[in-house]
Amino acid sequence: MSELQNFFEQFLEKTSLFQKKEALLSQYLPKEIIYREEQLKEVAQILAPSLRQEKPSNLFIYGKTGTGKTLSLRHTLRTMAEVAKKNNLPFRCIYINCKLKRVADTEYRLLAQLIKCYDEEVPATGLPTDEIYTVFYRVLDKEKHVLLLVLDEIDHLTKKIGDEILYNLTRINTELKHSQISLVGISNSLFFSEHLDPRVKSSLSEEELIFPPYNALQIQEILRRRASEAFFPQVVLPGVIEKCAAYAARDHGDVRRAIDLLRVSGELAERSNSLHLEISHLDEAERKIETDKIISGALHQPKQFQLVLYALLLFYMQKKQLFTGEIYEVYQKLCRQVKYNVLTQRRVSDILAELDMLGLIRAKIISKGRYGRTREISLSIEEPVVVKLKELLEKSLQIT
DNA sequence: AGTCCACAGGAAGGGCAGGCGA
DNA sequence: TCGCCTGCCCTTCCTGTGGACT
Repeated sequence: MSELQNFFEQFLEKTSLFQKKEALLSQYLPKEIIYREEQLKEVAQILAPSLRQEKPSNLFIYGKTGTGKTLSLRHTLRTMAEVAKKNNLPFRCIYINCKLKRVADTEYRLLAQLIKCYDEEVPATGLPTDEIYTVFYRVLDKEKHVLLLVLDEIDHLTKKIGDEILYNLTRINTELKHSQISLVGISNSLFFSEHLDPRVKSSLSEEELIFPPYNALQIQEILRRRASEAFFPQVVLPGVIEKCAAYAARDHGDVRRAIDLLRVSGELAERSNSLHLEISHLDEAERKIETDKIISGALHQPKQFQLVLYALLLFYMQKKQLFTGEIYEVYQKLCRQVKYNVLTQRRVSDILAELDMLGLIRAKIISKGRYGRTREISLSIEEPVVVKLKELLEKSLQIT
């Protein structure tokens, strides 16, 4: 038997710690949603008219990541769809996550995606935008109904392409003869609507709802329920749930992360042939998640981003606080050395801003008085990860 | 009080790839 | 095939600016 065969045979013989791993995946929709009763009720009240073919108010939902916004909304929509089906009512809702790259991150793509939900094909690129709108109107108006359009992570959308699309979408009802459309925006940022065009702001936030973070006890209970679904009984040792909740509470009550953490811990425990999920697995998972996030985040960037980041890492070995100009110089040398195009400082400045957004670096705009205004940049990566990342970037950029 | 640095970041537009209909 | 449209990446040109220095 080959070594690999052996491995798989052994793998099959091992007992799994998980009885239902899906319960720890982010797209899992539990039967019951706890600690959000009030919000669920409000959402239901606001959206209910759509079942009677009346247009509900546009709704805006705020709340930090992992506070149950998406879950609550998906739960509500699912229930509404069930009721609609039972009573044979025309009910449409489209859920779009604006953060998904190459799906809904431009005006064109978003509309194309919407049209696709109505089973019509539209080229991925090539048509003028106003034509896309015309197609969208036509498709919407084909049969009388109310569309609930949920735009999750809407702040990403407007950050990237501005609020014109939202303006158009809120005004769309005057263009339609039969159908109507209601928007539900979900944002992680509480200050999102402040940057919006006032007209958009007022029509989008006809109703507003805030999802507060869960507290540590609530997180514990949520985790306990998920864990009892996901793992076999007695697998999770006492103290693990509590510590996991504590990690999450420290990160502003983000339950999604806590659930991820639990899943990764379980995987690590299983891999190390342990019969239980111990606190040590949790700590290991915490480190692993952080490292993986940073490294895959960096390696999925275009080469030029990697070059800038690598230049930063090089410099960082000697100095902890860097300025744009300094990094640009190192970057130029690096480009010439490995024979890449040298981008302008203007572009590199944008790249640095984007790396900041990705959380790989921290950039603060400061003034050095006589010596100008610049970004003060530091890495937000831990030392051991820096070394690993540097190696991987060298491989990716073929730096010797 | 005024100057002036070293950038930030807005605006416009070029060039490219992917895709359309004619 | 061509002309035209899009998004994307990038350049060029530009205006704006906080605060140390004079």
